Amino acid sequence: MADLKLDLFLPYRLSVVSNRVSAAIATAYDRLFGLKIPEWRLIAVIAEGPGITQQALGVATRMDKVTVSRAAQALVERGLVSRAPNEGDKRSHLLALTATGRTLYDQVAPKALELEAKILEQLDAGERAALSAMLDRIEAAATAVAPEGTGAD
Amino acid sequence: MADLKLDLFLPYRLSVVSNRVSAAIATAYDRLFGLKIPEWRLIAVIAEGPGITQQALGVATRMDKVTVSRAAQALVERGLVSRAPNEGDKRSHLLALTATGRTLYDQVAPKALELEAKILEQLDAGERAALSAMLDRIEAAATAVAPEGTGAD
DNA sequence: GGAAAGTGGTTTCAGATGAAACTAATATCG
DNA sequence: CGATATTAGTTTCATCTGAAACCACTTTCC
Repeated sequence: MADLKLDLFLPYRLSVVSNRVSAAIATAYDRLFGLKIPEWRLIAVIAEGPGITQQALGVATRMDKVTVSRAAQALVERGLVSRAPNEGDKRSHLLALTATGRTLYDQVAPKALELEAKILEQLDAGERAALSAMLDRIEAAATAVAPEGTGAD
Repeated sequence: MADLKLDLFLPYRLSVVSNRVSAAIATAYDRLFGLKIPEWRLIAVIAEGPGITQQALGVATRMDKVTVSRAAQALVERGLVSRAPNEGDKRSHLLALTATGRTLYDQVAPKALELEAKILEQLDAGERAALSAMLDRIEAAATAVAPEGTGAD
């Protein structure tokens, strides 16, 4: 009989920790701004470079196109994001933050960084760099082992 | 306007990586053994200490009691787990692996460790220890920031 | 040109998840 | 004892996700 303590099993630990972090953040965003994680992710990317298509947003956020579609609709309905016709390819639109959206972003971003800081303050600079590098390698290994798997939060 | 690159945002990175790993493992278990993650987690814990209640399983796996209930039912129906009456508290039962369940576990566990190894081989011993310690601290910080948040995979 | 294949997005459908309501059995306390 | 509060598990319901089907526009290639 093989030996396997769940508590020591990396994939399990990773999942538990990630879910805890996501839950904490999701709760905060929803309560403070009425935003779900996919929505807030779109806002973050659109803020960086306005005039972006949903397909590009999907790549940037690693979210499914269905998720992107729904989040984009919600943001447009709320008046946070606008869709401009994309001359040159009429299948898609170019998304950008409205003035309202920009205002919201200017509130959300600091809050996001603040939450992240509360977590990162547990680690010193060297650890942060090491963690980041390890996550990259782990992701690569996981992607190699099996196919895709976008994700929730 | 605040500065926030999604790619550098730790909660995002963590979520993406965790989801990739979970997806890889979930696919493998399902394909090889017809097990879902919650089911396999229960098996792993029951194998360690037979005669355990669902409530204890929930604590050990950090899964919701609903998730535990459904996974347990599936395992019992498949004949991998048995429920013995719990004298002393008739609300619960004591779960244990059946012979079939034990046999399956003896196949699954090595496979699980093998998958984990493929990921961990990216890291040396020191890094593994550091990662584990960091995950503990991150989890604690996240739990402190906000309430709960069990999780998927 | 125009048929066939491909791509951006939306809708539909099925599975997973957890909060809340509910049932059965215990524990607590007057 | 007997009423009340708790706890183990199950069921219900509302939500989230993504695979697959579908629509509209583009690109390819004859």
